[in-house]
Amino acid sequence: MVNVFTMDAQIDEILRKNQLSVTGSRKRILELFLMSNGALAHGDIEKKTGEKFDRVTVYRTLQTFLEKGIIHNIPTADNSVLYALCKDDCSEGHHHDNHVHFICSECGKTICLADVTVPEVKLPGGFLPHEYQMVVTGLCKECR
Amino acid sequence: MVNVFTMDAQIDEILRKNQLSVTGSRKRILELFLMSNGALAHGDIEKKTGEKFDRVTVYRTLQTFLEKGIIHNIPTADNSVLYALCKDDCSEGHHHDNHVHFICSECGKTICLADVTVPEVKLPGGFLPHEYQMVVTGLCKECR
DNA sequence: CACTGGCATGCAACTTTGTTGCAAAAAGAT
DNA sequence: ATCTTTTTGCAACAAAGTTGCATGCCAGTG
Repeated sequence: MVNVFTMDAQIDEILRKNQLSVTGSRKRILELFLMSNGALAHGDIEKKTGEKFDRVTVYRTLQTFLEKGIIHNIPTADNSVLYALCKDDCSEGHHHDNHVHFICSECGKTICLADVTVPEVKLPGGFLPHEYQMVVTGLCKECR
Repeated sequence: MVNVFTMDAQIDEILRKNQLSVTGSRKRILELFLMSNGALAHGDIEKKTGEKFDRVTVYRTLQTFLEKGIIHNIPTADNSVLYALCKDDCSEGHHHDNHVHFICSECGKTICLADVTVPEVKLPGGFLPHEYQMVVTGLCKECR
């Protein structure tokens, strides 16, 4: 499914397009997002890059990606910070990440339910909706 | 608007109904929620009770209220922790905070849309859902 | 109203999470 | 290859949240 060659090119392209120099940590973190194909908690990223990069670098890289609109953060009620890749057509500020995210409360993994689209609910008058986010917590296949 | 006598009685009733002993910190913190009639950050609570109660007590009290379903926490765009009173029908133990939250991307306010319930979506096989959260971002009445 | 068991609180120490300043290292341009 | 700018790692710090334990307060009983 994931082709290393194309992904590597893709990573370069994303960084260049956003006028960011192509560095090890940026490539690695971006790679994680592309591979996970979904939302990542900061903790996940730290764990998976833990030995290679400094904690601070991860913070700063994510911050940079946020500012450039490469990723966006997903608010959750339990206050865990989630980040997800923006789609290509997600130009600055305009994010369309309209599938449901599942967080396993056992193993902590976040899974993108790409097939489950977020239902659009009716809002009371006056509110102008821009983006719908839905996060489901529970047990995943492995942990149930 | 706020009647001290009825509020005091209300506070006692809420605590008793949830089998919690009526203590100073619990009364004070509950009072803050009733007065504010909205969401409070942990910081707000600490500031307003700061001299009277220990930091730890505030944490534990909020934790207790969460478990009992007296309050629920709500997601915010900047990932700060907000708490809000649950409606009366949010019964003990089996607490489902199943209304949609709206975050205004302009003013940053988080609003509980108490009338809008979170639709339960169908998940792929294997997932055992426990809680559904939905956050809508956009512009609120004042900012549109 | 005093007594008592159990729960809540305060304190201290600690962990975890996020931030800042600065020197060294790596990227990009020439 | 060399120079300039950006990025990284380190260290120190600040903020946020947790845990264990001794003391104090609450509710229930006689």
